[in-house]
Amino acid sequence: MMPSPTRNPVTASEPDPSRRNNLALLTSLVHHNGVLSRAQLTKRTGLNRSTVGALIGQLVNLEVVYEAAPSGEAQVGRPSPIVHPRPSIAALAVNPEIDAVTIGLVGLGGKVQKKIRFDTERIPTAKEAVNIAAAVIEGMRSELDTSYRVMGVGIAVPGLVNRDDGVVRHAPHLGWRDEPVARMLGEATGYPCHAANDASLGAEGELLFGAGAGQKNLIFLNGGASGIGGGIIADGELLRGTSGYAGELGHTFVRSSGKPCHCGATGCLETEVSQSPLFELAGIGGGDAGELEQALRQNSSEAVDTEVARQLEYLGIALRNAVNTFNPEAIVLDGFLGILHALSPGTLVSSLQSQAMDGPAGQVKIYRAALGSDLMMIGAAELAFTQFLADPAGALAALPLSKVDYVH
Amino acid sequence: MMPSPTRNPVTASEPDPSRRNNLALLTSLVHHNGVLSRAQLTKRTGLNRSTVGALIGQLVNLEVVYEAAPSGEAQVGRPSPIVHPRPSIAALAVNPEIDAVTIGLVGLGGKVQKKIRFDTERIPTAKEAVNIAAAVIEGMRSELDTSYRVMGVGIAVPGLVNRDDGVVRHAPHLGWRDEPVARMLGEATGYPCHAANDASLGAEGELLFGAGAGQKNLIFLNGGASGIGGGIIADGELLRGTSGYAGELGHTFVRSSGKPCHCGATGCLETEVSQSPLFELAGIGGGDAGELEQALRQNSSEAVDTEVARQLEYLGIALRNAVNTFNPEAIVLDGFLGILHALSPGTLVSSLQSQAMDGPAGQVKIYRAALGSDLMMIGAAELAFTQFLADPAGALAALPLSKVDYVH
DNA sequence: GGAGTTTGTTTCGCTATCCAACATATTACG
DNA sequence: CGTAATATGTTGGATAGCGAAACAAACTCC
Repeated sequence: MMPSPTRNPVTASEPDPSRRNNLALLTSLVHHNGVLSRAQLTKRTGLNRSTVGALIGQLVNLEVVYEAAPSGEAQVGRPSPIVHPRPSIAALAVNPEIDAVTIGLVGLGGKVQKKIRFDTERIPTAKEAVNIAAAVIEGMRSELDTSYRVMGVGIAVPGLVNRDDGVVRHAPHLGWRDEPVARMLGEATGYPCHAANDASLGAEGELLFGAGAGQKNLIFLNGGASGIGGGIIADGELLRGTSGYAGELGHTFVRSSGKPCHCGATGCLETEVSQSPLFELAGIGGGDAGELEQALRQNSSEAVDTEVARQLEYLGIALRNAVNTFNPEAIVLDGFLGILHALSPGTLVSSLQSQAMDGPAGQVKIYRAALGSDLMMIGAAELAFTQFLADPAGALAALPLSKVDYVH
Repeated sequence: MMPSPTRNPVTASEPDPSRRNNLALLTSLVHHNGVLSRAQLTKRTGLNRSTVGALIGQLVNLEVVYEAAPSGEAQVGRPSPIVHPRPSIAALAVNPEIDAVTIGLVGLGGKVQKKIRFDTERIPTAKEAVNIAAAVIEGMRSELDTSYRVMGVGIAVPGLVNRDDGVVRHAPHLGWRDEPVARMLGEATGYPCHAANDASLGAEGELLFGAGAGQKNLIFLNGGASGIGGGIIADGELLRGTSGYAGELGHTFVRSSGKPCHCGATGCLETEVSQSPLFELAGIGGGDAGELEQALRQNSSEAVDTEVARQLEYLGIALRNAVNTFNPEAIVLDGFLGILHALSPGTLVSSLQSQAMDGPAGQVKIYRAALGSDLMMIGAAELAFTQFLADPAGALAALPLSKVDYVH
C-alpha cells in the first residue's frame, strides 16, 4: 500500500562508480556528521561490516580520515573505533559584502580553521573583491601548502549567480553585473573556484551543520544589509533551478501597490521588510545583528513594536506562500529576520497556522539560524568540497603534488 | 572550473540493487520514451552492449518488452531491433471530480487503453467515489485478468493528499476530509492503491509524455472547476515536500485585501482567478475547456477582454513568484489557464520579463498542456507504475498468479 | 571469571559488469 | 555485383566489489 521509497533511476550504476559511490558516501557521512563509529557507519550505509572496513581502510590510506580510540561510552560488545575527518583536507571560502570581503579556511568536518575579514572603504567591485581574496590567500599560501590539501575555493555572492559557470549575473547591492568571478579568482589563485548565491549556500550550511540538521525539506531565509536571500532544500537537495538562480524568496510578492523594487516589480518582500528602519528605531547607525537585537530589546517602544509587527506581517505572507508551495519541515531564519522572529516568537507560527493550508502548515517549525557568522564560510566551503565529496579518491589523485606534511 | 555533474550519494549502491537498478532504468526508458532501439538504449544508459543485451533479454523473458524488426530508416551498419513496451503491463487510474469519476486503464508506454467517465448527479463522497471506481473495475475484471497484468491503481484527487499513506487530508471542492481513499479502494479491489494530488500527477504526466518532455525544471498549473492546482518538477523530480503536500500554487498570495479563500487566507490566486466568470461571459452555463475556449473566441467583447486581462494580471504575479523561486525552464498551463494564455499569448511572457528577476526570467517558456483529457489518467497511472518501474522483476514476481493470456 | 554481546578481520564465493573477439546485417562505392 | 566500411548483436573469459560465514577481539553483565 505504501509507495516504495526507491526512486526511478536516471543513471546506470556501473561497477566502478559503485566503489566510488560508497567511498563518497562514507566521506560525506563523516564530513557532515563529524564523529561516527565504524559500527554506526555500517548501520547508516547498510553496507556489510567487511565492506565498510575495506572502504575506511582506503580512506585512512588516502589520509582523508583517521581512526581514534573508541569513545568512553559504556556499551555491551566490542567497542567500535571512531572515525574522524582530517581537517587538513580543506576548502577556502570567500564572501564579498558591501563593506568587507571575508576569506576563510574550512576543514573537512565543517570546522572553520581560519577567518579573515578585510574591511573595505566602499563597496568592492568584482575585480577588487577578487584581488583582496587572492592577496589574502597568497598570504596563507605557505601554510596551505605545508599543512593542508586545499580542494578549491567557494565564493558566496549576494545576488544571482549561475552555479554552472560561476558568473554573477546580477548582484544589485554590490552593483555587479555579469562578472565571471569564479574564473577570475581561479586565474588569480590557481585553485578551482566555484560561486553561488550566498543564501543558497547558507541553506546548505544550516542543513548540514546547523539548525536544519537531519531535515529533508527546509526553507532558509537570510536578512542582511543586502536585502533578503533565500535557499530551499527539497528532499535533501538544494533547489537550484535551471541555472542555479532558484530560491529568490526575497522577491516574493507580499503587497499590492507596494514600493517598486530594484528587480523591476513592486511589492516584493525585500522592499517591505528590511533592516534599516529597525536600525533607526533602535537608535544605532549600524552594526551587526547582535548589536541590533540588543538595542531593540533595550529601546523597546510602541514604535518598535509596530514596525516589528508590520514587518512580521509581510514576512508571514511570504512564508505562507513558501509553506504552501514546499511543505517544508522547518523554516530557518538568519540575520535580522531571526531577530524579528525572536522579538515576537509566536507571531509567525500563529499566522502560518491561520493562513497557510492545513496540511503543509501543520508541522512546520521555525528556527533561528545556528551557525552565526561562520555560516557563509561553511556554506561556501561546502561548494568547494562538492567535487571531492562526490569522488574522494579521484579528487585526491587529481590534486597537484604538494609538500604536505600532514598535521596530525 | 565547472562543478561536476555527479551528486553526493545518499544511498549505498550494493551489488544486488545494481542489477535491479539497471533493469529499472531500461524499463523506465522504454516506458517513457516509447520506442527505442537497442543501440539507442546502450547510448542512453552508458552500459555495455553485452550488458544491455542481457538485460533486455531478461525483460523479454519477463514479457515486459518485446523486440521488433528494425525501423526502415536507412543507416550504415547492422540494424538494431526496436524495443517496445508491452501495454499488457498496465495500471488503473481513478480521478474523482465534482461531477464525475473517471476510471482508466493505461498500458506501459503511457497509452490510454480505456477510459470510462461515470457522471454523478452530485459531488461524490469519498465512499461513493470508491464504490464507483470499484464497480467499474469489477466490470473490467475478467478482461484485466485475461489480457493484462495490472500493477496497481493510482488515484488523482483535487486536494491535499498525503502520498505516503494515501489519505486525502482535505479536498475542499469535493468536501472530503481525512479520507483514506487508497486504503478504501485497495480493500474494495484487491489492487495496491496509491493516491496523490491531481496537479502533481499532471505535472509528472506532462513531464514524461507531454509538453514538458525532456525538461528538468518545470511548473505545471491546472485550472479547473476545482480551482487551481500546481505541480513542480525540480531537477527532474516532482517536488513532494514533507508529506507530499507541496505544489499548492493555487494559494499563492496575489492581492492585498483580496477575497477570503476557503483555505483561511485572503488574496489567493485561486480566488482571484477562476473559470466561473469566464463561463458567464462566454454565455454558456458549463462544459469543458474546449467549449469554453470556442465560446470566448466567438463572444469576444470588451468585457471578456477586461476579465481576461484582469485574470492574467494575477496569474502573472503568481508566475513571477514561482519563476523567482524555482528558476524553471518551462511553465505548462492546463485547463482554463491554458485558455487564458492562448487568448492573449504575449501577456504572460512580457509580464514575466518585466516583473521577474533577470536571470530566472530570461529563458522561461510558457506552454499549453499537450495531453488534454488523458493527462489525469496518465499521471495517475504513473503513480501506480512507480513501484514496478523501480524494480520490474521484483514487482512481477510479487504479482499474484493470473490467467494472463498475453495479447501480442 | 564465565556467559553473552557486539564488532573487527579474514577468506571465499557470487554477481554483474566490461572487454575482446567474432558473427551478422546493412550501406557505400567502385 | 562484390568488396570494404560500419554498426550492432553474441559469446566467452576476466575482473571488481560486495556479502556471508567463520573466527578473533574487546567489552558488559552477573
